[in-house]
Amino acid sequence: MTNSTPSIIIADDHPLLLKGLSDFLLEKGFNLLGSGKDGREAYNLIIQTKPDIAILDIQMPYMSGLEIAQKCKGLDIDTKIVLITLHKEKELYQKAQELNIFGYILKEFALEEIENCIKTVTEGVPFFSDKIKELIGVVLMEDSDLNTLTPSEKKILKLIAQDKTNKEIASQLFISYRTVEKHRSNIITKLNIEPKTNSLLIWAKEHHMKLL
Amino acid sequence: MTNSTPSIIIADDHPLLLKGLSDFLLEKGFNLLGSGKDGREAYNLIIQTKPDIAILDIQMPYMSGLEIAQKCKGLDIDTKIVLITLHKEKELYQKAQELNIFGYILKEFALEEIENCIKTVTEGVPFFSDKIKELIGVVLMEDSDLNTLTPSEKKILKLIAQDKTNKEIASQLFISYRTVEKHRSNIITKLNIEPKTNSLLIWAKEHHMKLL
DNA sequence: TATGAAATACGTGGTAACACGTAAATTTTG
DNA sequence: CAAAATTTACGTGTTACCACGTATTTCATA
Repeated sequence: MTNSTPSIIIADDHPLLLKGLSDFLLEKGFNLLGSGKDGREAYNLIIQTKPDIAILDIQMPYMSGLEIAQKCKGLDIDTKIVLITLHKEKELYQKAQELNIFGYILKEFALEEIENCIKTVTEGVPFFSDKIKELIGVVLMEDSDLNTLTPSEKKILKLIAQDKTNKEIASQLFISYRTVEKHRSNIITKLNIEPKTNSLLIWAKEHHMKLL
Repeated sequence: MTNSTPSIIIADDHPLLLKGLSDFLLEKGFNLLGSGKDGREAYNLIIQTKPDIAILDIQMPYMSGLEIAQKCKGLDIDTKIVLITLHKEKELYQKAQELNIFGYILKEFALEEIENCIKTVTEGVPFFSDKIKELIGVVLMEDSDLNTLTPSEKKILKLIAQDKTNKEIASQLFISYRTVEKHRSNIITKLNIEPKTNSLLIWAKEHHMKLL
């Protein structure tokens, strides 16, 4: 790896944000090779320019930042991917590590952190926003809970989050509604959900993201 | 009102977005008087500089764009307020009009629309993003439903959205839980909610924004 | 193949939510 | 003040959710 200023591409589907990030990097003298407004553009840019670093929004049309990371993992591209997002999506932290993602920044803190991040990542050291790190403890706890669920239990949990009743779930999965109830009961036990009516529905809705 | 280029202040709590917007306006030759990173700064800027136009994010620390609009309405400031937001918050359209808000733009389309918006608003004509307009029909329908609710019913709906059970609501409001049940029943009837278990909880959670 | 995990299903009992009705007290409003 | 709207409250019954237990079948895998 060279010690000169790293080559960078960026992608974000919000024009204003893209402009802000682009201007900032140019002002700071980084070697910005290009920018894209969606996942496809970002992916093509990476393929064509093979940048040292790709700073990608997570939520973009056509392809998410995570999907791009996944595709790149298969190829022989050693572009380091940094995700940048508006949301503190705790559940993404784990996935990010699986996919060789080198950084994770919140848009709210981007200006202060982006330089540090680029420097750190250039040296091959992963950089994760402190605000994200704060959540890791929680994440591991919650995710370990989620991972104790069996496939069927997860399937049912998803359907619960989609406002299905036990009977609807039962007929949809061709099983007895009593079975569904048993699964519910088991899920509640495993997840240590507070003993209130509808608490499972509430939980499912609040953690809807994770179930996708 | 002068015909020269209008004076503008902007505020957004996302540094990148703020930078993008700021750079864009400067490049386009607008008279940018200042920018703020939260509601307080934005409000002070408006008081001090009395700009023609204030472009404000809706969600900001200390004070939201809407709250600023509300405060300004009382004062003798004829700054035209344009809201800019990430979310297609249908329910805000109505409030926006009550508060003399002159524009509403989605961040996704800001670059294309921001110039038109400023021009239009400068001429004293309100500007609303087309994407928002598409939603107006739906809004009016849904809001009319919401407005048939009595104050007590709304209060209870809020508490339902906060995961309270009937008994909890009852003890919190010092009324019988039967009364709460009656209110629930009436709410369901008024809102034409589908006859499913928990449908009211689901509705309350989905329309949580409107209830604030 | 044997063991265990997972999925399936039922019994029983309790609580919460909801429908639909009645009715009195209170507040708002013309 | 009188009429209308709102809030309060209860009766009765149905359905859904949840707890806790038992028990059989299926399936992966050690």
